[in-house]
Amino acid sequence: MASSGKKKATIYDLSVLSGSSPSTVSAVLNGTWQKRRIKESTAELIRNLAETHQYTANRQARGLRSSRSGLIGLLLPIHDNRYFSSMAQTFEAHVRSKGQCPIVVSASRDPEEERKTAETLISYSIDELFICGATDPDGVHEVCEAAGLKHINIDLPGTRVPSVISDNYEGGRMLTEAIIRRFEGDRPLLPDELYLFGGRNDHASRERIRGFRAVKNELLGADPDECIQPTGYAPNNARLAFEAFYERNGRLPRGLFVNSSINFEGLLRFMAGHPHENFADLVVGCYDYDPFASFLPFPVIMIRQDVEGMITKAFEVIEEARPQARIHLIQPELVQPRTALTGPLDALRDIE
Amino acid sequence: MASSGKKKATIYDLSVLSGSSPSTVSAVLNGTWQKRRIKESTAELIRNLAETHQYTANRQARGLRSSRSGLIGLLLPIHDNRYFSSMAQTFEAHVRSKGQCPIVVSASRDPEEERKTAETLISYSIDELFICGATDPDGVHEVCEAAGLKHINIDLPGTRVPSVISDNYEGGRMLTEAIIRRFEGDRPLLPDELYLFGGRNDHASRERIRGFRAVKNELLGADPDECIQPTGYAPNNARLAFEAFYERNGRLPRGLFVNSSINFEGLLRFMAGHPHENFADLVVGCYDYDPFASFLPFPVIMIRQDVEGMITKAFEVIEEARPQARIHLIQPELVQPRTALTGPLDALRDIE
DNA sequence: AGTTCTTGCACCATCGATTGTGCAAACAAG
DNA sequence: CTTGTTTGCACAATCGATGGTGCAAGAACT
Repeated sequence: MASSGKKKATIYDLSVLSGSSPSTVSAVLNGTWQKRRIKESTAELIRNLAETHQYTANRQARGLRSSRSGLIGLLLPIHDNRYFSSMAQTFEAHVRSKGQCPIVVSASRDPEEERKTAETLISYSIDELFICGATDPDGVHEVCEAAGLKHINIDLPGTRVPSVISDNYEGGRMLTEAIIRRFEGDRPLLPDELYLFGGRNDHASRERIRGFRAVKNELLGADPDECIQPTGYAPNNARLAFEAFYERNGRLPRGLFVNSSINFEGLLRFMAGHPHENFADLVVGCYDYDPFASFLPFPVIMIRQDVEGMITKAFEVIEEARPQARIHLIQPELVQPRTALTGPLDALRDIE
Repeated sequence: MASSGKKKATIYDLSVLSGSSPSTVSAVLNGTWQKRRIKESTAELIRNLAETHQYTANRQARGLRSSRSGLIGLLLPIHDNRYFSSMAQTFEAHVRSKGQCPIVVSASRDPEEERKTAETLISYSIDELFICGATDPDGVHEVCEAAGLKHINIDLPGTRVPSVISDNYEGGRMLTEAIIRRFEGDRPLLPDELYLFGGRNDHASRERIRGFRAVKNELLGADPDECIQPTGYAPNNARLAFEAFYERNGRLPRGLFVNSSINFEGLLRFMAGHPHENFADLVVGCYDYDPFASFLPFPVIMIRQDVEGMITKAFEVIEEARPQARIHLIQPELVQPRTALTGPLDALRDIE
């Protein structure tokens, strides 16, 4: 408790202590000293002083001067979800490995909030912005463009800058087919026994629905419109949709394509409200992977999106000199029921 | 991406455009203009100019001058977990409502990384730091103290500043008791049939273990040492521990107290490796809540920590003039199997 | 010895906003 | 008409780091 009011040391403090000028101190400590022909012994002296006085550069000052901050932003819809939080986890690791500082912020899928959040990040002079799952990527683009900020879309595409997204059509196909196959041999699934719940009118949902319908047509020979129920993403809206279906039909569809793990939570809520149903004949396909969901009492087939692949690709593309505003598709992976996959956490060592 | 060359407007630009001095522009735009007796019409003019030129203040410059940044940091162990990501979600909402900018960073439970991350955040002149689940809170404290930065511990306590944590002893007791009661009427549980897996030598684990042992003694009359298996937090280490137990005993214990949802993932991995076991007689208590885990095929009793309560309390305490370095306990909640609770996401409106 | 390099650093403007201080002009009071 | 008082704003220093430029002292060379 020695140094309560102690201010952080600056290059000026070290300048006085070392007898050199502030610019010399600065050069030594930011690595440009050789270019400035500072003597090794001078550098050594200053480095030692910096060490003993626990000097760290004030990044606001540095950022102000150089108009770069060392911050790289990730704009998420929400944190509280395995898909997006693993996005955050993976993003962090990449940014750290570049020696920069990640800053992860969520904007609740609200276009207005997305733009305002981007504005805020820009006012901190972030160096790059990764726009993940934005409801209005092009709106955010405008803001970034006006500030001359490099940016890229992930998960949901925009039209003005490159986008790295899951191949949702292919994923939708894989998942739909896996659900249907699950009933083979058994009493085969009929077209009106396979429903899709959740999602809204965004690119990802549209593509998944397209895949869903295509496969239904190919394998079941029909694809009734009423089997598509885009309830939005809120768990409770999904719950209400299940509730309504149950009310009308006295049961759930045998095959369920659930658009996201968030919507899946709506299914859980529905189930909690019907404790005596055992949902024996149910097969769920969920477009998102969650290890616990994979072990539920009914077969749950899941799609794991390749978060690592998307982030890696996004970093590649954003570094390009003049990136095209095209869409890069990353293949997702089908996960059979009762599968426990490893994730970004497994890269961490566990300290005992 | 696009650096269209357009620079952001500064107070100097607006100063020229409005014919006022930069300081006047600054005062108008940061709200101190009345104190400076700026004419309403002047203010109006400048406000309009700011609007049409999309002015936003450069926060690095402001922060440099005022040595405050408007950033409030949250240091997490990891993102990729429902407990911590809901911490991030809740934290964000609180910070936003104070008109500041949240910055959430993870440090992988590594004491060295925790300190370095804190250093980095400090170099951006963050205004406050919430240290959540840190392996070495007092180490981070040193760093903050040296920089004169307000900070507080959450989830895992330190000794130098206030800490807001779950009542892990009580939670451990509740969970243990609930597991034991689950077997009542049935063939009652024996002391060596109830094991605790996961966690390590941190305050939370110790308290939970203390509660676990106390209740076992009270209700089962004994509390053998070998029933405590602190495997650390890594899922794979937990898996290995389950594997080893299974190897020795040909089955799992009937009652399992799993220290965290991360450790629970280790149990899933074990189960994935033993597809023919049905684990009929198993009751799991997990110290963490996850909606999907709650609906697994065997009874899963969970503890939900009161994240909202902890964050709220932490904000209260950190605002205090001279906060005592004491521990504030927040009561967690027992969640019966097959329960779908709402979370921070439900506060968001869903846009269609 | 005089000239030209090279070495090693100091000086100073600059990034954009904040804030204490000063000072004219307008106005009021005597 | 003189002396205060208030109004409305401009000036300039400052936060800490960066990087272009300049310049003295020593080395090298003729």
